[in-house]
Amino acid sequence: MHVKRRYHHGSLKQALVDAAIELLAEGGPSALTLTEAARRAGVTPAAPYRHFSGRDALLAELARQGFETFGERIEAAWDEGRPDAQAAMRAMCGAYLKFAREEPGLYAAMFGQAATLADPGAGGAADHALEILWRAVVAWLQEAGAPAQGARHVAMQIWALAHGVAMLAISGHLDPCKTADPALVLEGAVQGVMAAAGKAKT
Amino acid sequence: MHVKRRYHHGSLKQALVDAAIELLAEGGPSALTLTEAARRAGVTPAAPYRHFSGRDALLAELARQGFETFGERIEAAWDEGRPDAQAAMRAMCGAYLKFAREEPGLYAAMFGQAATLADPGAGGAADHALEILWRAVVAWLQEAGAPAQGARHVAMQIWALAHGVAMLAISGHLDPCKTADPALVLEGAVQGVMAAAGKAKT
DNA sequence: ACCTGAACACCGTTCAAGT
DNA sequence: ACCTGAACACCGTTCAAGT
Repeated sequence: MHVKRRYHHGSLKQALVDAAIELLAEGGPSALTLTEAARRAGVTPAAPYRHFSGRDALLAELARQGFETFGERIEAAWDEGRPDAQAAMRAMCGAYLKFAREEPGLYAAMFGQAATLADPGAGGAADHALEILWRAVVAWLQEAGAPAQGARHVAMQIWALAHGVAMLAISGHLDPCKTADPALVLEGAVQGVMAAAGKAKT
Repeated sequence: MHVKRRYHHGSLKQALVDAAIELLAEGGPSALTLTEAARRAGVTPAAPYRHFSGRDALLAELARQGFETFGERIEAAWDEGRPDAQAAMRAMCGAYLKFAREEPGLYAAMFGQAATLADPGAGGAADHALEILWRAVVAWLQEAGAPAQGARHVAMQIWALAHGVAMLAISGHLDPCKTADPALVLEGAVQGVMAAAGKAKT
């Protein structure tokens, strides 16, 4: 099933990234080992250093690709709910939590410490995801007849809300409240924030 | 300056915890090493295993003590703002972000993966912190003349909000919006959520 | 240009042995 | 009961050497 092994792998860089995503999904951030990723790619532990300056660089590339697919999912959910801004926002929230739940390791890598700050590519991908959220907020506010001024601030609030719910759900802190479905917690709060934003400007 | 070294340290467990908190503050979660903590406590790398079953157990104890002081800070802020529920809530939010900003490593350990789920003590301390927040929400709703039903749900929303803002601030994702002061983002959103909660029940 | 082989420092963990 | 000493497996990283 495996392709003919040449001395030169040919696409080692992406093979390492794919293996790393697997490891992240299987055992969380601590399971992400450069050595194990190399082993799964069929090379020695020293080989990755031709493509990444170290473990942190692999993590940054992981975060970049994570933000990329994350942005695509969010954007797809937004398009799906249009032109009803409220329905689109609800779909986005659902897609957000779905991504975090299905890829907790990747999500943690994306937001883990300064991994994204170091890599400009990852930072750009993250900014792009935020842009999508920002446009959604603007559309909602316009639909509600409220001026879009301060929409970025509101977008930040909603992002923090989604991030907080996602992280608490991943770490299991949301479970004690058995009645607390993450999606409901998020949607309810988003409604509140948006209502307040609309009224404050009217 | 160091006490007379006996063969039996006497209070090694707490010494390890203190050293671990230092390491967390200095270099983040990845810098927390059982071996280095032992070194700072003046014992060999094997000594900690008489007090902790492993690195994860030390992390759980760290989370427990972190939640304990965290709960105290939150409660103190609440008492400070009383009897004005809104002012008390604002003080709590400020104390929340202050703790996360001053002890980012400890905060990360408290909410990192399943560290708290494993240890019942840490889970209890976390629940206690949530209780304080819950009582604050109830008081605010009562003051606003709204029934306190669903207050736990609202408390969860506010916790998620505070957690999200704190995490985004720590990881540097809040910086791109230069105008976004974490405290302002949090306060504004809390206002919105509380206003919506008050009106939904009236 | 890309990868192997061997090496070093370091960490988590175990266990027999010391006090 | 508590700690040391020695040991093992494992990982990150480097570098000279191979293709």
